[in-house]
Amino acid sequence: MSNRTKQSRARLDRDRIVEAAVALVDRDGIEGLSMRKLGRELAVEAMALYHYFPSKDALIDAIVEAVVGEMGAPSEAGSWEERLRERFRSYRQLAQAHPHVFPLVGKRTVKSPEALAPVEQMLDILRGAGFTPEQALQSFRTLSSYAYGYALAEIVGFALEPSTDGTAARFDVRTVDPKRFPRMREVAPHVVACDHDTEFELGLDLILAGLAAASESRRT
Amino acid sequence: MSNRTKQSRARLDRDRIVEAAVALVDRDGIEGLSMRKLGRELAVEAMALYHYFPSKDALIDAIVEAVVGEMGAPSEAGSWEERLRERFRSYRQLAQAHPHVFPLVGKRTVKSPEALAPVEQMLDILRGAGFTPEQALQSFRTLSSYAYGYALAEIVGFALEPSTDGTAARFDVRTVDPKRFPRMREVAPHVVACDHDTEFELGLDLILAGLAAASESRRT
DNA sequence: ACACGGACTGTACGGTGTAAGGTAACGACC
DNA sequence: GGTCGTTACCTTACACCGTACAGTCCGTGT
Repeated sequence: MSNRTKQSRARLDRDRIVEAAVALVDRDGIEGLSMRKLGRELAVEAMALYHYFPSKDALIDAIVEAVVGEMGAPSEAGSWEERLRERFRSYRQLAQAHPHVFPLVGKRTVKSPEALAPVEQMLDILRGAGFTPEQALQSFRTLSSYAYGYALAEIVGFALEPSTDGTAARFDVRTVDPKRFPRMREVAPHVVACDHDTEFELGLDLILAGLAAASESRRT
Repeated sequence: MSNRTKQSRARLDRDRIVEAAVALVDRDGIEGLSMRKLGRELAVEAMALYHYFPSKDALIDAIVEAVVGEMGAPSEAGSWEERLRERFRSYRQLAQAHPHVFPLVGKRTVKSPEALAPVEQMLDILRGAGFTPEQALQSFRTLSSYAYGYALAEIVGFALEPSTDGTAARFDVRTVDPKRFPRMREVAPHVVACDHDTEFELGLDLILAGLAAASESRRT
């Protein structure tokens, strides 16, 4: 017994693989994920993984679903605006918790119903607020377009933002030619001094207010 | 003379490479772009390309910049709202013209000032509308988050949307369990019947109106 | 005790990006 | 016109990739 070689020799299973894969991607980025490397991490040959996933793509789908699954259950309290804000805050937190995974959330159309729970929740909140099904769907798409775009931009850096990684050779607004790009120069100080948390929330409120107004006027 | 081997033996140059690369990506997707394949397309060995680009990544940056460059000059006529709408319409058209390149537009922080011309233009329009530099920057980020998110979602398919590619095994709202996902079922008919052109514009107007109102109230 | 079946390994193939060095054609100069 | 240096391109090679296919080992049921 216990030739378990340390203990990393525990039997493989889907969840263990996905967990290790998420950790690996969080550390090395998606480019850094390879079947052999992941196998090494689990003390297993690369091909062993193919007993649990038909392809690397399927593994990546599972990674995305696992991360989306980290959005907890919605709170039932508060106005519909507050409840929606909470959902989208939670959504954006995924981006901060897993910046290398999050871009894939939008890129892979999720297929398992489980991962679509947040969609159902948001639609439900909107319907409860009095939106028609069509309005609810449209509002959902508007809100999530904004939220996804914002969260993604935050990850890779907004336009004009100095690159966060060490690579210096990047572009810097503060050194750009003021003759050719006066507006960019003008806003340069505000580029660095920016609280994305409150800015995100402001945009969300703006859209929510607009949607509420549109829904009101329609109902008259 | 004219052992030009058909004529494809014309001298290489950066623009010719980028043009071929964009065509290749448009056809085969980003995954389908490899140095060898691109070389074949240009009747040249893969390594020849490295005389014009230090790496494949640099090539991809050039691809993105070329595509962004397809946004024409802004029209000078109309209200600031109309002019902004025109800019973002043009932005979204990039996604439709180059669906496989567009996702990279947000993923690579563009470094060449040339590719940032649209940013300068949008900031200028906002400043001309009376926004402070800070408001202009914030409005720009809100608008472009939405526009990027929407255009991207359109490319990969919005949540719930039936997959456009032939692969049938995907998810379909219309067959989902109505007990577990009543809201999704409810909106299913509206998912397929959706004019993204007008929906995009509606969202844009909503945000523009909100920004204008916020700017007004601030100025009081 | 033995056979079976599932979990895992070994090997191999065709592809990838790109480092290093070779080669051939061209323009400039004496 | 001959020489030379530079540029443009090719050849080879390496390490790595996803994964098809076949083999091996081990726990379990009988």
